Amino acid sequence: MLNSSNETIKNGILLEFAKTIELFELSPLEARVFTILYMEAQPLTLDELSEALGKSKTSMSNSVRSLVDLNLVKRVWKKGVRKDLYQANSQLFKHFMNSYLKKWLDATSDRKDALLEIQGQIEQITTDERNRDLEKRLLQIMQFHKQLEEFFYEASQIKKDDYRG
Amino acid sequence: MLNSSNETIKNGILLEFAKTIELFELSPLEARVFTILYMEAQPLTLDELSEALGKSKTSMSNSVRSLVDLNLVKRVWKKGVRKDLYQANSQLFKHFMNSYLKKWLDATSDRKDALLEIQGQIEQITTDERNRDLEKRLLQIMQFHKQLEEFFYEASQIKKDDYRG
DNA sequence: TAAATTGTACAGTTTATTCTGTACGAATTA
DNA sequence: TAATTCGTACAGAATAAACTGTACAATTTA
Repeated sequence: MLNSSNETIKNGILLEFAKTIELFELSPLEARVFTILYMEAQPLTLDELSEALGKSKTSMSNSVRSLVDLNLVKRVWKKGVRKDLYQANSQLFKHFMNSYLKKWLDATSDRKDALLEIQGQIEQITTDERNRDLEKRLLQIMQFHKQLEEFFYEASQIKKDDYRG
Repeated sequence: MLNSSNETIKNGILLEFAKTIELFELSPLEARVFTILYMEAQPLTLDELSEALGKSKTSMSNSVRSLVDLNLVKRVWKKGVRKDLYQANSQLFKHFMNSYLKKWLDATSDRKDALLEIQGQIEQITTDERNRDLEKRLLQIMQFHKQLEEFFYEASQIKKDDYRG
């Protein structure tokens, strides 16, 4: 049974690979859409994705849009084809890591700003009314954020080495 | 207004810090429980947490258990106190990073094993029946997993440097 | 031993998320 | 211009997750 073996294997790969994709905080459906797009050599239309996954076209439209926003999938044109075609970006590690590290760096940066703002508020309280324990905790939390930011910055250096090598 | 300023500030810190904690794939409630435990100098009981967050004791029991499993919170004993007391681990960066990196390394390792298993199945198909494109894709996916594993392994080396320094 | 208190399992409810079908503006074709 | 066909906004249905109250085994107190 030539086809059935290959189909079973293909499904197995799809299943396992999608689990990894989900780790990047994609929904199960987004993960499956990406996986299908990656496994198929050809770019696919929304209708083909809908058919392949047995989900509505609306769902496909939403999932694909998310993936495009994350720069994991791109829209491609093919002359003579009216429908939009979508294709997975082929450099997996590069694109997933970019998306992942950006999310962390943005988030930690936002938090740091918010905490700095709060620190400013504390400084406007007269000295004798301040809660020293609270200030101490705040400093520790800010230190944590600094470590996080440094960590992900250094991690982004690793990433560059990895996919250039 | 001494207390109101300090309370406002405390709530602000709680709110912002909890957002960071959520990035480590903790639920909003787990994040708030951890944040409360970290901000309070004293270890707290389930009832005190329940009171502080306005949630049921069952919720607290579940959240705290998750946090203990992740090694982010520990149970402490205090003589004369019958109830269980919980305390946040104080080395934020160390414990969150350990927990987080372990999750990634475990997950990628599991996926790698599963893909190796599939690769074995492919090799049992007679040569002329094999789907070459599929095999190629599988190799690329396995390469991706290898890169992920290396990335998080190297990241765990960064982490050690960071919190030792 | 009896009474009280603790933490949690469980089932049911509430809340949030995911998903679908219809409808419609924009673009293409006839 | 009229008729199709495309992608998506929107509202409601289906599904999943979070949360609660009751009940109970285990432990402590009296």
